[in-house]
Amino acid sequence: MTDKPRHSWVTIRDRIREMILNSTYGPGDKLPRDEEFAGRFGCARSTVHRAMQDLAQNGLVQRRRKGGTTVQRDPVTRATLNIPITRLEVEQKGSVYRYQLIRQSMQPPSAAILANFGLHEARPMLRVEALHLADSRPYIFEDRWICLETVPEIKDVDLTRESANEWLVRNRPYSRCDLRLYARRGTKSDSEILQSDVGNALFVMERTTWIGDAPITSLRAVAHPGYQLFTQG
Amino acid sequence: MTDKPRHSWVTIRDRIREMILNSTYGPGDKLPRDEEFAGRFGCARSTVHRAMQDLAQNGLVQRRRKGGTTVQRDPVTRATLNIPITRLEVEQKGSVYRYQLIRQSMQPPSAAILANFGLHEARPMLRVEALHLADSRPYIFEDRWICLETVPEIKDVDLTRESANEWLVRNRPYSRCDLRLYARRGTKSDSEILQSDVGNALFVMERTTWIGDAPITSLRAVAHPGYQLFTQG
DNA sequence: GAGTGGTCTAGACCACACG
DNA sequence: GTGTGGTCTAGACCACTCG
Repeated sequence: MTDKPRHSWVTIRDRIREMILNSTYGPGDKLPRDEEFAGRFGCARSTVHRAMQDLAQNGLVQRRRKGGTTVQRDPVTRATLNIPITRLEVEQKGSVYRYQLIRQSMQPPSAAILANFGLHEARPMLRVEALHLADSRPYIFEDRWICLETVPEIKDVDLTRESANEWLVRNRPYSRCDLRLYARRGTKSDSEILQSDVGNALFVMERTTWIGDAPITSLRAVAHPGYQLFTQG
Repeated sequence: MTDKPRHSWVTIRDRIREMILNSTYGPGDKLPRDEEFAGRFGCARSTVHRAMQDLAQNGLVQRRRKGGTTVQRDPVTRATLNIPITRLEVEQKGSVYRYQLIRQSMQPPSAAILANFGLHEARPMLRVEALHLADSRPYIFEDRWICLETVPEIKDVDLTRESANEWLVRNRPYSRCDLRLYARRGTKSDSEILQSDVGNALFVMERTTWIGDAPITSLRAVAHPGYQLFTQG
C-alpha cells in the first residue's frame, strides 16, 4: 500500500498531462519553463525534464530550445509496431515454421529499389525470393534485395537453411527503418505462391533499412489472406 | 568542423552499439555493468544510463534490475507509425478535404467492440459512421464507437461540422492505443460508400484507445484502394 | 545577445529480482 | 541479502534559436 513518491517523474508527468487535459493549457499554448515547473512542484529541474521527455515522445508537447515547450496543436496518434522475426511470429502462434528459398541471384537493383534506398547509382545487390510457411501453408512471401557493399558476408550464408530475414535481423542491426503498408489484389503469380485465389486482398509490407547512411536491405513482403499486424503484445 | 564531445551519450551509445555489431558482445551475452562502462569510457554512470536507455528503446539490448543488461537475442524491428488527423493527412497531400457524417446514434456496443475494449459489460456508446473525402473522392470511411461515460461532451459536439476523429484527437489525449492492420476484399456496402469496385483490396485500420483504464473510442477505418501507410515523414 | 531546453557530473538512495 | 538498473538532486555548462 505504498504511495507513489511525490517527486517521481511519472507523477510530475501525470500532473502536467492532467493540466493539458483539463485545458489549463490548451493546444498551441506555451507551457512554463522547466525550472518554473520544478519550483512549483518542489522537485529538481531534471525531473521535470524527464517528465517532459516522455510527453514529447508521445507527441503531446513539442520542445524547442529558446522556444520553450508548447502543447502540440495537432497531435498525431503514435503507434509502435513490433515486427518480430517471421519464424518467431509463426512459432508464437503455436504453428510449425518452415522456410523455402525460391530464387537467389546477383542483380542490378530495379529503379524502385534504388528509389527506396534514395540512391542515384546502382550498386551490386543480392536478390532473394523466399517463402515462409506456417503449418505447411504459405504465410509470407518476401522479395528482398540486399546491398552487397554493406553486407558482403551474406554471400557466404547458406540461404537455403536460414532465411535472409533471420540472418540479417540477428547480424545486422539497423539505425533507420522505413516502412510502407498497403493492400493489393493478388495477381496470378501471388496466387500460385501463396496458394490463394486470384484477386484476393493481400496485405503488403515494404521495409527498407540502413546502418548509418549505408543501405542494408529493401524488401516487399506479401502476406497470406487473413494476415493481421498488431501493436505491442 | 566541431567534433562530437567525447562523453556525449550519443557517442557512448554508438561505441556500445559498435561493440555489439562487431560481436565483442553477441546475442544473449551479458554486458558489463553501467558503472563498469562509465569507468572504461571515463564518463558518469548516468551518461551510460542515457545511452543504454536509447539502445533498450530500440530493442537492441534488454535491461533488468539485478539481471543486468543483455544483448537482445531475438531483436524485433520496431517502427513508429505517425497517424495524423485525417484532414491534415489529406491537406498535406495538397488535396481538398471534405467530411461527411453518414449516421450517428446511441447504440449498445457490439460484442466485437466490447472485446476491443476488453470490457465484460455493455456501456452506453455513441456510434458514428462518417466519410472523409479528398478532392471530393472517398478517402477513408470510419465506423466509430465512443464511450459516453468517458467522453460525455461528445453529445454536445456538432458532428456534421467537425469529425469525431478531429474532435477526439484535439480534446481527448489517450494513454494507450491498440492498433490492428489488415487487408480485406471490398463488400457491396464498401463499394457503394467508397465508390470502388466490389472485391477490390481495401486497407483496414482498427484502432482502440483508452485514457488510463477508461475506454475512449474504438473504430474501424477502411481506406480507399491505393491508400498507403508510412513511417515517419 | 540571451533565454530555454539538452546534457553531463557526482553522489545518494530506491526498487526490483535473483540466489 | 545483495547486486544491478532506475531515479532524484544540485549545480554547471553547452547548444540551439528566437528576437
